[in-house]
Amino acid sequence: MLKIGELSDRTGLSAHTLRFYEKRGLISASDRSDAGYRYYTDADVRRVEFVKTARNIGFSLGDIAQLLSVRVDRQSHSCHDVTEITQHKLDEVNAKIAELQFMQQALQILLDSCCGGPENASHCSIMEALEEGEVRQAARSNTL
Amino acid sequence: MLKIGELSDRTGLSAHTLRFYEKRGLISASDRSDAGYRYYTDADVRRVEFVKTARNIGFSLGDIAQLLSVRVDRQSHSCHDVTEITQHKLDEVNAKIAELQFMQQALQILLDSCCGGPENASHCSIMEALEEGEVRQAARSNTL
DNA sequence: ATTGACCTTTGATCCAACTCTAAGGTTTAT
DNA sequence: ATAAACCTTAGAGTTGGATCAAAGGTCAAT
Repeated sequence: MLKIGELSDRTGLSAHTLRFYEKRGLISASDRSDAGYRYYTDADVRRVEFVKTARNIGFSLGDIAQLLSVRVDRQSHSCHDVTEITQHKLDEVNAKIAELQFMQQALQILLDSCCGGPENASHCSIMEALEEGEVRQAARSNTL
Repeated sequence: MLKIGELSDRTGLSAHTLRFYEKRGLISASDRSDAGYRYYTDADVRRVEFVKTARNIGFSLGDIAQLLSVRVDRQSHSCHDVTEITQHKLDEVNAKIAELQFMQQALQILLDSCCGGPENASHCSIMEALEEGEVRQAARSNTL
């Protein structure tokens, strides 16, 4: 049985973060000492690693909660359930990429248009473009 | 002279947002009535439009504050100053895109590996991949 | 028995960019 | 003169994912 600091060492997540994940319902300690110390089993370690892997891929903690509910009872869930979560995340990611690519293009156009030199900005084409509002519609929400 | 609601109508930014931008030092009213009502000129409208354009491109409010300080005295700033701000933003955007593309790849690989059908998830390859931690390192910080 | 490292909790803080609330004052048209 | 529509302020709340602080309890080794 591991204490939270040991679990932290083993997983690379801080004890703070582990407690935070517990509050969010993602993980929990299999046992507690009389004094309230959390004690974790190997199964808990695997669960934390699962969370880490999912998080690294970009799943939100909410998504991960869903994936974990599949994980604890795979029989009751279908592959379709799992692909749905995954597809939804992919859609989000694709939307965000598209937004950023618009921004990228707009910024690149601005940069290409300007000399970037030490001369004063009285006739800077970037400033002029911003002034004219002539910059291609780039991003919409900027929040994923 | 426009009141804040009229400026809001004209620019599409809410009165809340306009006041918020004022607090952030981005804009201000040219005049105030005795009762404290903000009154805006055409120059103010142009300034707000400048902010909107820059924001649409993806500049942060902090970036925009810098761009505005160039705007009010172009003589004292160089094209280099402006490209530096722009390049920095582009670097950020590119980094974020790279991160998201890793996520995109990982998610696509997961999706490709799974049937997505109505069968139960006992042998779901997405779940197995998450379990094994075998998913390609995808994203790092996830915060731009 | 005491030090030092560990653990507990609740609740605050951070980031960005809003968004809204409460409680009240002003303007304008009828 | 009164109602509707507008305006003011300070300050709180939102989202996501942590991260930290305060104040204290516990445990292992010396």
